[in-house]
Amino acid sequence: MSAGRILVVDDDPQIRRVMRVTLTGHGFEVDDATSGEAALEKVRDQRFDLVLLDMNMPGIGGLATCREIRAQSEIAIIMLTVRDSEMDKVEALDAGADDYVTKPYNLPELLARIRASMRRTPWTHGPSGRLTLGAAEVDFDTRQVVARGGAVRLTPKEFELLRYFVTHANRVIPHRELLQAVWGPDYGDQVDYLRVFVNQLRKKIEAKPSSPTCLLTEPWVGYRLQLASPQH
Amino acid sequence: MSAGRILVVDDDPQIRRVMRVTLTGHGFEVDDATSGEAALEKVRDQRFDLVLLDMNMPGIGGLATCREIRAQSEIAIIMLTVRDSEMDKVEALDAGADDYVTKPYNLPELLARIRASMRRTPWTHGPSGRLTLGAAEVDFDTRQVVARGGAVRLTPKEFELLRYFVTHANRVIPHRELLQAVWGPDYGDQVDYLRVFVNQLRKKIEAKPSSPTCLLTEPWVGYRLQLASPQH
DNA sequence: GGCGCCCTTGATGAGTCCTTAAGGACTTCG
DNA sequence: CGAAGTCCTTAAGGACTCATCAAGGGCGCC
Repeated sequence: MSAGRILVVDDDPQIRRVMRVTLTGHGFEVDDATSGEAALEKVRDQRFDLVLLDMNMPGIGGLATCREIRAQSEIAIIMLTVRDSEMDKVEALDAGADDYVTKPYNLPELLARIRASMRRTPWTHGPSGRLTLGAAEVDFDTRQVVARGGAVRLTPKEFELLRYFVTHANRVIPHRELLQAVWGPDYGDQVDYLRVFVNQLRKKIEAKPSSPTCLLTEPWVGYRLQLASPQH
Repeated sequence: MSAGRILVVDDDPQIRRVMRVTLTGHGFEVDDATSGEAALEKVRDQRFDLVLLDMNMPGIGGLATCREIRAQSEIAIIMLTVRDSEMDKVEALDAGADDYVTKPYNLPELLARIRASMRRTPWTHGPSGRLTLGAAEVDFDTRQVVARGGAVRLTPKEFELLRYFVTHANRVIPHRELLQAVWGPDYGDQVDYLRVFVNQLRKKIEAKPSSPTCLLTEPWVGYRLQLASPQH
């Protein structure tokens, strides 16, 4: 049980190495990427709790990477930079970053900011990639689901739908947004698809599918994934 | 429609005044408190999107106030301080603060950090679109309403009617105008529709639907939405 | 080709919302 | 005082949405 999965994005191998050693030493699982493009791919394929993103990189820069990640996911993002310009900070924060730390960073402060940012992304607490929702235990790394004692299989569409719910947890997601995210931009009006698949998901992850406590209907608007927030 | 409600907590009246003017000028609704105790009470009684909390205050200090607020609520908290000690930062963040800004602060950066923190508040997504009216809290993005402790659902027509009221607040809106705006140009004479729906809206958002304080009747003319303009 | 799995589509019933109507309280005016 | 109009409230029927089931159709695999 790690303190969380962190993706370190920096083109400097020295920094990647130091970060990996330091963060691993404090209980985090660490993966890294050497460019914005590689980071986008990793964020899309795997599950992380937080991204440490260098601002100044060749190729697609830190800012553009930040915007692109934020367009796909609500994961926590902390930007790192050598520069201490006010303009940079504002741009980074408005690009979707949750926090901004200037190098050379003070380690206790960086760790505290990592903890603070991870508090705000409740769906990723706990062991890596795993998440309990409803009566089910979902592993987003291996795509396996365990519920009611047995293993349950999710079809590709069911899994993509559930992934979108999880990455936008606790928020009302309109029908159209769900359809376009999972089926494609041309499927915005096929509300029937949603009904069928939400129904099947409920049968697989809810304790009582007929009175769901996790995958909730928001009448006339869409659906919402209710996550039991840890602590509090 | 404001960019969000902010509570400024500082014992220095000069700072409170500057903050109020500055933040109000950037579209926020601002209330203030002169001590940690007063802040706790306001947070308990009212609803805010964010707390700007001074670290160094007489009585119950900023840190303890932060912990206490966090124990009760998931509201965004940004701590302000004159000191730039690393220990302070770590303590503040671990006490539940979402961010930490040292005075003298840079205004664009502070505003950017406020925006970033507000993005993470659990109830809504983004600072726009929320509004308190009467006994209710309306979110025009997710179409959700919270009133009298519980979530209330608005039907499509109820929601469109309320939206028109809000976008033309504090003005007497004639029956005909409301009908044509919500139902269409052919419905200018169906005053009965209005009566039924205004009645239902009152039952959902007014503290005492039988003696409305927010959605007011203007006899012989139409209706008017009274917006509680905060202090002045 | 045959088989299995998954996606799409249609049908049905339950539940919710819009429209309409009607009764009662209140105000205005003859 | 009585009549007429406005306003509030409640209730009932038709229209729409949602949940559920089940039957084709597409696709890959043996």
